[in-house]
Amino acid sequence: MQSAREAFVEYVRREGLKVTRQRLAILETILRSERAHFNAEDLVAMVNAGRGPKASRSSVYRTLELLKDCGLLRKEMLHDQVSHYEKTVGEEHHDHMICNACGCIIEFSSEELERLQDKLCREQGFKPESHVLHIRGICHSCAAKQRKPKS
Amino acid sequence: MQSAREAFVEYVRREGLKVTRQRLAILETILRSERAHFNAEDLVAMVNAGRGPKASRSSVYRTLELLKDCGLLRKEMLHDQVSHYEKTVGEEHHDHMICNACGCIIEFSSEELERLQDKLCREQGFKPESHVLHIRGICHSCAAKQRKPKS
DNA sequence: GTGGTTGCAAATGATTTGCAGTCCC
DNA sequence: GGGACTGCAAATCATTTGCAACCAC
Repeated sequence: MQSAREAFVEYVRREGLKVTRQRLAILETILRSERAHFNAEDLVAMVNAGRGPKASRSSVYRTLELLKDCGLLRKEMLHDQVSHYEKTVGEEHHDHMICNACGCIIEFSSEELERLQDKLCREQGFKPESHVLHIRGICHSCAAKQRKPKS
Repeated sequence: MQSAREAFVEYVRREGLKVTRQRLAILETILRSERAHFNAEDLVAMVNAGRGPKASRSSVYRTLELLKDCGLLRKEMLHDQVSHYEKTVGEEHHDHMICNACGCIIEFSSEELERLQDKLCREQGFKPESHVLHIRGICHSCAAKQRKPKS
């Protein structure tokens, strides 16, 4: 089991690309952060807030693409126009419930759900590679808030 | 059971808005088309290809928003930067398998899947309002094509 | 009549790209 | 040393918006 950093370095070399300060700074920022979801703008801010080497917006975008290609990040479109990225390192697959009121994201996963999806794909002769399930609605605490004001 | 057109007219009036030529032309274009999925650009082209009243790009965007709000369309983000719209008229809910090779979209639905999702939401105290499931992979015919060339 | 609508053109916001100067291997 | 990379600024693309002329009610 190699570290995410090793995996990245190996991937970059294999592609005939180079391991640069900026690329490492961006990767380390992501790994060090406890955030599982972020967008490009967030990442630019995170990288440049740290004390390590900085990186420009362009490099962040270019590196996000690399990280996605080597499987360390997953790119997702939530419902706005901005791309969101999710760390895949050290976490097994999960899906999302997204609160329409507060925007919070609840992660969940279910073996049963995965099995059912595989079955449905087989029925269609479809070979699944990845999937995204977003359930939108109202989270527990927002539902509670909505009920209270009716005093 | 009222027609989609009636539903739209009623919705527009209820909101204190107006039923204009352009709005109707856009709606009719969507209803008349056999396409279940399209994006704004497609729709602009479709409207202006017909012989009815034309509509500008801005009006199309504005009307798409209305149609989504009144429930005749669903807005979805596939994996690019463009919003996709899907007719909900006369079709029950379904999910999508999207082929990474040819881009085709297979619609499917499953009672079992819906039930399972409801169960998972209950477990999280989450009140679901809508969901999107996109399974990406390789469709049957692309898988067949990939196998052949190894003669 | 008048307030919502339209179409245009300009603005916006996220992302991409061209290019000159830099840095890895 | 040379090709890949960086940062910047300019370009692109989808979408939104300001506004004057226009139309539905």
